[in-house]
Amino acid sequence: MKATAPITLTGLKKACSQCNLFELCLPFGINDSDILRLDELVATQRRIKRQQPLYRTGDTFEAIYAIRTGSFKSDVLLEDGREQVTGFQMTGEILGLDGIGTGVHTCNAIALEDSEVCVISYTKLEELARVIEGLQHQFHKVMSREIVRDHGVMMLLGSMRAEERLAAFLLNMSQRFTARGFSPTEFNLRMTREEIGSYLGLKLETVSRAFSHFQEEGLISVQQKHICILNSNGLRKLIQHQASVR
Amino acid sequence: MKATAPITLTGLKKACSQCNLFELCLPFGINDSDILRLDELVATQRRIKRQQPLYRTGDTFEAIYAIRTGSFKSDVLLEDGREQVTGFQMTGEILGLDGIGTGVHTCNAIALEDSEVCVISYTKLEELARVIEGLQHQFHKVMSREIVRDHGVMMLLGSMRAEERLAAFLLNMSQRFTARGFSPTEFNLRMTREEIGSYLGLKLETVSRAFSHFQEEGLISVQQKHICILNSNGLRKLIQHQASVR
DNA sequence: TCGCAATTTTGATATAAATCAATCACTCTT
DNA sequence: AAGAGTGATTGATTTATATCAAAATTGCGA
Repeated sequence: MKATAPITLTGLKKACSQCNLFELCLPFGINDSDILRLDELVATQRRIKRQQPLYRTGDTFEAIYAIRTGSFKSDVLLEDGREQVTGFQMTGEILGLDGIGTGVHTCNAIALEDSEVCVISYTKLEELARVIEGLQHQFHKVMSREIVRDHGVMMLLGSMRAEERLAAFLLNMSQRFTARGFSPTEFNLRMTREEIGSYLGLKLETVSRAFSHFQEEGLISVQQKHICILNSNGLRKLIQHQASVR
Repeated sequence: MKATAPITLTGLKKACSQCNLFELCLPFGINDSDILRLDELVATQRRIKRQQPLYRTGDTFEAIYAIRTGSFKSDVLLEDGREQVTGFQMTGEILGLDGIGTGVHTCNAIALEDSEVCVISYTKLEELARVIEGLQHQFHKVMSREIVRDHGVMMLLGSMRAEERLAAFLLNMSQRFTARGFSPTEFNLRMTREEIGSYLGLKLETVSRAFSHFQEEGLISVQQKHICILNSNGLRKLIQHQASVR
């Protein structure tokens, strides 16, 4: 089954100029006159159903994608079947940067729920970036932040223990929900315990136990995917003061 | 002690056009006429003594750096003193990309031996990239490859066991030495067991034991920092077929 | 050239997280 | 509304790696 339905968005030009996500997204920092020119860049959208791939490892790279609605995970698969989730992406975030280096995607991007993305032709993006300074700079920023984010994950995986990792994960989710105008303290996770575990380098049982323990400590309340953060400072302290193990 | 001696390279213009590293570096894929214009971009060099920082977390970002001689580690420090080495960099590789996103460096870059770097003003780079398509594209490739590399490290840290991680590390070092014209099978590591451990999310004792075990198995021979790879396929198999643990 | 400090190796033990296993709670389908 | 299937929780046990400790090796600096 070809998972990708390349639904062209007919009516909607003005992709960026009317998008309320632009301050989280690629157009950020670009002035009003230039932003109109982005609308030509983002001519198409695509809808991806839950569990379906936006792209897969090995797909030729042609475009990057901005998430308009929904969310995704990115993962890398090893030959022997092991999966490493390398990130979770939310609205306004950019997917596909991994493909620029080799011209081929090096990971899978899977929708965690029914989602819509803006398709940004990479060729056109490079052209426009040469003309619109702000776009060039913002694009570089997006890539650089991705690198910095990855370093944070390495820190997590290389130097933190299980509960610290989960605390960091929850605080990060909270912060990103906040940036999107949602509650900092109450949200629904879109991914399974197993996906969280893969991302954090833990088994799903360990993730589950850590959730339960946080609840016992009064730091959060959990009901399946629904999370309430009751004591975010408590979570922060957990990260800072825990004795080094690794 | 201010560790950075900003020695301006007076005589040497022609930084890129005469550099034998260019095929590993930023100028790769740029045609001869354009490459002369890069020489103005790389007007200065800096020498960094062993153990000294090229830049530190919090330093304002102004330039990226291409390693001309020597090697570096990048690391992130947590408040409580924990260190995560996020990468080791060799000649021709680019340092400093982490700073673009925020305008401030988010990690430390420390010389593992006496080294020299080419200083590439970021402002000038952006200007030139708008004019030289090849430079723009190559720069994007460099950033993208850094992201892909980071994903590989996440895979390593999140899904592999100790000996797999070290095997992957050795194969990666071998491959990079080869690309620089050195022996694929015999090389000197520039970093300590502790630094390798930090990078791989392991304690130095575990790294040392894994080295010893590889030697017992006849996969490599080790004398302190000097490594001979005796059976690289053996190392590769170790990564592929080891039972999943995490 | 010597001596000391740093690094590495090796051994014994402790422990965090994995594994194995069973039950429980949802959600989706018919 | 019932049942199946997926996902989550919880418990018992195992295991890989950390920790603690000591000895061996190296190489730097006086």
